[in-house]
Amino acid sequence: MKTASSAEPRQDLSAQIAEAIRTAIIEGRMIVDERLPSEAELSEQFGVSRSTVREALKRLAAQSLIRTQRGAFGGAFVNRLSYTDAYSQQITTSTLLLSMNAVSFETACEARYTLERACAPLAARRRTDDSLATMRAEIARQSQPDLSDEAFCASDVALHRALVDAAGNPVLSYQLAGAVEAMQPLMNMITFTARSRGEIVSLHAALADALEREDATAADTALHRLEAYTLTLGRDVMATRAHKRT
Amino acid sequence: MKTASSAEPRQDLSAQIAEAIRTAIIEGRMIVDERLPSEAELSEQFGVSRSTVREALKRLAAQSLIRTQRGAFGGAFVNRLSYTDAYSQQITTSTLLLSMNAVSFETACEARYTLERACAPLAARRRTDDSLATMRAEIARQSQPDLSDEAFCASDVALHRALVDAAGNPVLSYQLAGAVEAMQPLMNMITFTARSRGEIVSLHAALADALEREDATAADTALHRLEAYTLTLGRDVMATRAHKRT
DNA sequence: CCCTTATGAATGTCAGACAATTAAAGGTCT
DNA sequence: AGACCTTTAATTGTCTGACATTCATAAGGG
Repeated sequence: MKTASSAEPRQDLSAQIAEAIRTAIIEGRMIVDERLPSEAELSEQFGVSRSTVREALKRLAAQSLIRTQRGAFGGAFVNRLSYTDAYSQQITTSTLLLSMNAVSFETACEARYTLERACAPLAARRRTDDSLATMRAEIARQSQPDLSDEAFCASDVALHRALVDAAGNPVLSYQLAGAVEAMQPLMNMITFTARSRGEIVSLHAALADALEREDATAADTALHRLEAYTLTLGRDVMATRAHKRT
Repeated sequence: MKTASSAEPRQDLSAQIAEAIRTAIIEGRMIVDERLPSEAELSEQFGVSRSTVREALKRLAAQSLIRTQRGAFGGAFVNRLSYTDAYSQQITTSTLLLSMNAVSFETACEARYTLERACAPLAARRRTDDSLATMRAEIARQSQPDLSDEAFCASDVALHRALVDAAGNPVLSYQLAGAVEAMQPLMNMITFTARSRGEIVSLHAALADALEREDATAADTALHRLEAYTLTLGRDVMATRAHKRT
């Protein structure tokens, strides 16, 4: 048992203090917008120097748990974690996880499309004209032949996010933001030929059509096809690389 | 010139420096296990004091982007973001997001079960004896009448994580960790009667049976029923509360 | 050859100072 | 009285210098 109270002198003081405050926030002992004691007070309470307290506060700020304000009646306040903050953290973490752990293209692809297919039934039921318009606009952009590969991928990500958002569940959108966005660096490795772009765009169109008809089954099928096609494109790239390297 | 862009002097120096290093890591200009310059060198490079550099490094450490090591030939190293680290960050963020943004029980529940149903087909295909055994063990635990509500919920979470892990896709497991775990505080608000426990356990058993038979459709059905039942339980609690308050 | 000890480089912590910022209190003019 | 300016005090942001602690390697001794 490594319950905290006994002894773990392995961590830095600043990490311990950050942990203590973090726990207080998570357990609800400090509520949103509540002001923390000033750095001077905290340093007295914890019996450490102000620099150590400051390092602890920076750790919390990096996780968007607190925000600080200078000046009189300023200080550190418990931050309401917004969807926006959560999104960007989620995306950063997912991107790094994929790039640092040699996750295969197959695994990432499977995870992404599995999650997207989960959204499809909800999206088919709830899609608004607005979300459909977003998807159509991205499809139109993808049809422009002079689009760079990077821009094509970015548009692809935007379309898939529109699909996810069409499900009308913010928690779902947040959870999937990482899965969708983190794929972009992997997709960017692919050089899209005119032919493969055409194929993808037509599948995208099929997906949008399905949502417009509120046809969940057709949307599911389109996503399955898209996954299969993406997978072959990715495998081609990997094969070409492996060939070149040997 | 120190980060000469005239645009944003709004951020703290330590935040700017953290951002610069973070970008270098994300863009791959620094690779895993590479050693950063020492704090003294960094303070010279960026033209700031050592304390400011330290605060920047603590921010990065809070995101598990770097780790530090004391002693000779120690320093800060680019950290390989492990699944474990990513899990815990994901869970912390999701939990806070739910507790701070008045997400309705319905929304959270829908997101959770939608994602879990996405795993069901994969889990049915790939479930191992090991993952089945884990699920059975949790079901057995949940059948003990003297189990506290908290322990029952914890076991519930464990079972659902086993389902997710059974899909055999680590990226999927990571993405869903937040969705599943973040529900626990919400579930803990529910007081389970003997009758509702029995109902849940039998649905869990149906789910495990379906996976054992590799029957994706049956697993999907069991999850649908579980969602519906969880929803009614949650609504009862909310209704009782609303009634008491007025 | 193994064990012990020194060394130096690095992070961790502390103390004190000053700059910058900001809300609120107080004062002045109309 | 009300609008505008000034002062003030509290608080974070930054810098400097010092010392403590840790730890791989090198040096030395048996």
